Amino acid sequence: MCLERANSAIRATFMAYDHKQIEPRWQQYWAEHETFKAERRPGHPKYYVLDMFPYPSGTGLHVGHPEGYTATDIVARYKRMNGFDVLHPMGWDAFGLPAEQHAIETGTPPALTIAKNTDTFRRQLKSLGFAYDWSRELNTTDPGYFRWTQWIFLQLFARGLAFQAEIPVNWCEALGTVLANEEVIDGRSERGNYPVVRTPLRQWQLRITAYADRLSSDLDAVQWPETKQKQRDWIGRSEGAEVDFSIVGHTEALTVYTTRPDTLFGATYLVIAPDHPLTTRLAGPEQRRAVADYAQAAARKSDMERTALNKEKSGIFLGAFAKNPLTGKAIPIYTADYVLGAYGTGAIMAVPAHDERDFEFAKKFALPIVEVVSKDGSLTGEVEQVFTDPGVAVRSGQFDGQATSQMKANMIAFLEEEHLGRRRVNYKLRDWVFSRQRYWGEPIPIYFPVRTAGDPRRGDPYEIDYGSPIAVEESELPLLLPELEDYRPGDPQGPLVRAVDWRFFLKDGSWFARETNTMPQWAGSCWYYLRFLDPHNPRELCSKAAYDAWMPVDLYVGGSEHAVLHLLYARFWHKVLFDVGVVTDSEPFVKLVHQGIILGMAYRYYAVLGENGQLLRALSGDEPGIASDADGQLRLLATGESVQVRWAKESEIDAREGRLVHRELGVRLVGIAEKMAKSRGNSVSPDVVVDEFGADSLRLYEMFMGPLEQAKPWQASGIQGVRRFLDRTDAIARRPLSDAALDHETAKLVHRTVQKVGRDIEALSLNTAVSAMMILANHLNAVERPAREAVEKLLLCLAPFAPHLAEELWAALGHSPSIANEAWPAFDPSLCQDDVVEIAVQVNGKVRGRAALARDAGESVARELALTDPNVTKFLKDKTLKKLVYVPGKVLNFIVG
RNA sequence: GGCCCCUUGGCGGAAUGGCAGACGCAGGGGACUUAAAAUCCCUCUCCAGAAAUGGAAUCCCGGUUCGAGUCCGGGAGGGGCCA
Repeated sequence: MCLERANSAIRATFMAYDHKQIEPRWQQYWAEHETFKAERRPGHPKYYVLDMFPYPSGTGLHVGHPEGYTATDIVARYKRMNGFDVLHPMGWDAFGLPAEQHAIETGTPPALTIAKNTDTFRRQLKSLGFAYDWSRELNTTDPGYFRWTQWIFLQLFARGLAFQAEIPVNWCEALGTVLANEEVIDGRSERGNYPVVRTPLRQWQLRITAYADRLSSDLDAVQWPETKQKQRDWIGRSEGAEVDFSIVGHTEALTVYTTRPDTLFGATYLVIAPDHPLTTRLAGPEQRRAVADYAQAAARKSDMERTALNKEKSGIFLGAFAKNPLTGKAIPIYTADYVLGAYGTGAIMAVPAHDERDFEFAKKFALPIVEVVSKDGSLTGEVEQVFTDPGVAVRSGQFDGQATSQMKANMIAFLEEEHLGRRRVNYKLRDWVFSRQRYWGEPIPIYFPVRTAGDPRRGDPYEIDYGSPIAVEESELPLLLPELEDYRPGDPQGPLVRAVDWRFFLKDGSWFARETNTMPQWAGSCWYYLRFLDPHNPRELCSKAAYDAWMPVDLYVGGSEHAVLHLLYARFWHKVLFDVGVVTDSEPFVKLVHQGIILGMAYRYYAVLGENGQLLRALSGDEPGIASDADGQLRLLATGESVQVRWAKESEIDAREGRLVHRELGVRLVGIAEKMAKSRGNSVSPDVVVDEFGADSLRLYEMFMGPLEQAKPWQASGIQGVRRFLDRTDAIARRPLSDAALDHETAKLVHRTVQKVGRDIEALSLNTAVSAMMILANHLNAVERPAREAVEKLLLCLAPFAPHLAEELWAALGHSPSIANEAWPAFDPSLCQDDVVEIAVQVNGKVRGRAALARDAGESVARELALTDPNVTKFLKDKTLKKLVYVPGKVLNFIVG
């Protein structure tokens, strides 16, 4: 094990208990006794608490992983103690690019890389003492698992929800591979900086749009944070109308989609997408050439480049005209790339007075701008500004004077009556491009007829009929990946084309070719929560009994980077499986929480560099007058010297008089929280923390740092504090204890702590739960012989947070293990409320004194007591009482004038 | 550009519309110790004051309210998602 101590500002300190001895011992105990095996017992409620399973990367766990995992672990252990049967599983999302990239570079088969990485991840997770049922561990790359991923694909295919289409992709000739959008920067590959072209390629797509409505409306039923809104925005449901425009000199009509049918009177031109099937046909003879060129250029751009609002609008007049069905006027038809072929009908009516993009376009091409909606019904002559808000219809014939929302409905009714258009709901959501031209993914269980005179495996000529896809028989699943000698890309159909013996096969005397595209990484994670229910079932993806026993997922915790795609795809598959009859809930995840990312602290100062780059002197991290010049070089403005940003290691930091100072250079440091990165020297490995402070300390610190959902900076010094708390708890439990009844003060504190910790766990306010336990420990520590009952209740509260130490001390107090099986302690609500409370006495809203009185004391009692306080009467002197506000148990406020 | 979120001591953070700063870190002082570590005690928003106490203070401006960190409106800065 490599135990770097780069971050050891953490000075080796005395610790009361030996975590290296007790933690592995209890982990072994739990494993041997199958303490956390998930089993359903009749008459017990169930709780399914799920973590987003990780991709087992080569770099191992970072401190961000255990944050969410610890939170769910605490909930799992707490629910168990409250009598729930808990399902808390873990597995590996192990298909994906990094292992394939590693294979390309080194020739190591991805399966070997993944096996090694999962061993590391498993060891690390076990070292943190998580209460997973390891017997349910799964791996998306196991044939026993992806067999069912493929089975689900066949269900999609059978229902017409999986289909092929030619879609433009980012093809990089030099790399010989298709790239994802984020791998392309300004038309060149991120890796290597090679040119990338958009080229159409046969792809599998999943018809997620068929579920758009349900995906949108079923969000009402789930307890999710803002993620709900993000998904709604992504689905982008809009209500509007299709309007048919007749084209001058053509028999066919051009149908546009608009969300503002009320502005139809103001439509002064049409815009059709360059990739619309009618575009080239409508183009006049003189324009045809330019239009074709324009369409080709547009095809090379991504949707984002095309529609970005701040870019200069481009477009070409087709030489054709349509008729505005209301005004009867001939209006020009343009093609422009800001209209997308895939959205709506691929054509829009442009209303420049009331749409920003149309406005910009109209200005550029000097097209008429006609105001048809105004704020108050008054007319504006020259339209100088777009008006996109709802208003009142003007210049709209019989509709004049109608409010926008009313007019929309009336206009749609009118269009339908006159057969000029119809009501239409539209979605931004696109169908899901589901194939990848990669090796390390689930093979798509489809094959195609091959026409050949010889044997395509020997290189004889052949032709594949991609138009006739055939599903692999269920009985032939799983369809395994072949082993390759060379994982390098090169063919647009993916590296699997090289596995000719795998790809081509004879059946009933005819040749067939397997699909060489594979599934994207999302596939395996779309349904893993179902396989956890019944991970070893060879006959079904999960049994009905297992489903009914555990589903739905009660709590799902993971990063917000998956707020849209993973969660939307998983919900889509779940709904398909609902229709297939495999699942019986419309939504899989009842409650969702995103943990915030953990930031690394970096401490900035500046270095003034000499000509040869040597350090002349250091400046403090908040030095004024530093700015970057035209070349991006930082300079000290006063002298013009070049300056470099430097980051201090934690070991170089000294705190003097509350200021952070560089130990050797003496300059002030400015702490900045940023995403962890090697170059900043601010990343932290959990292994180092576990080694030095123990898993319990790491778990506790991650929870204590702050609210679960918030981004938080990692500060190594903070671990010291939680470790001290654990040491103190250890010391208390090992002192001679008293068996006497609790004194009143201690009883109150114990019961309140139990109440608060339980409540806080339910609300996932784990930081305040830890502080409540600290308060109790501090109280017990101040007593010479703490009461056994109090100490035991503290340990029971602590058990979900710091399970190893809690087990150890529970055993030391003479109990038999495991504390994980003990019941959560009860509390007496009457002890959780004070009979006598101290309220604030205010004069005109300012606190001038305090008064101790019964919680339910009447106003007159409170008033009388308050008036015995000289500091209160001082402020009442010579004033007349105008009003008295009394909130029992809280405040008494004299309003005087 | 749109939508959403955030902004509280030197730092992480706490506060059902009711005594702002719980708990912890760091700092300062002390006890113990030959010394140090560890531990324990005290202190710790700013200003005035010996103290009692007073004044100011939860990014800024305004509003609602007896009372606003909390609710509403506007603005600034930071972050996320989408374009």
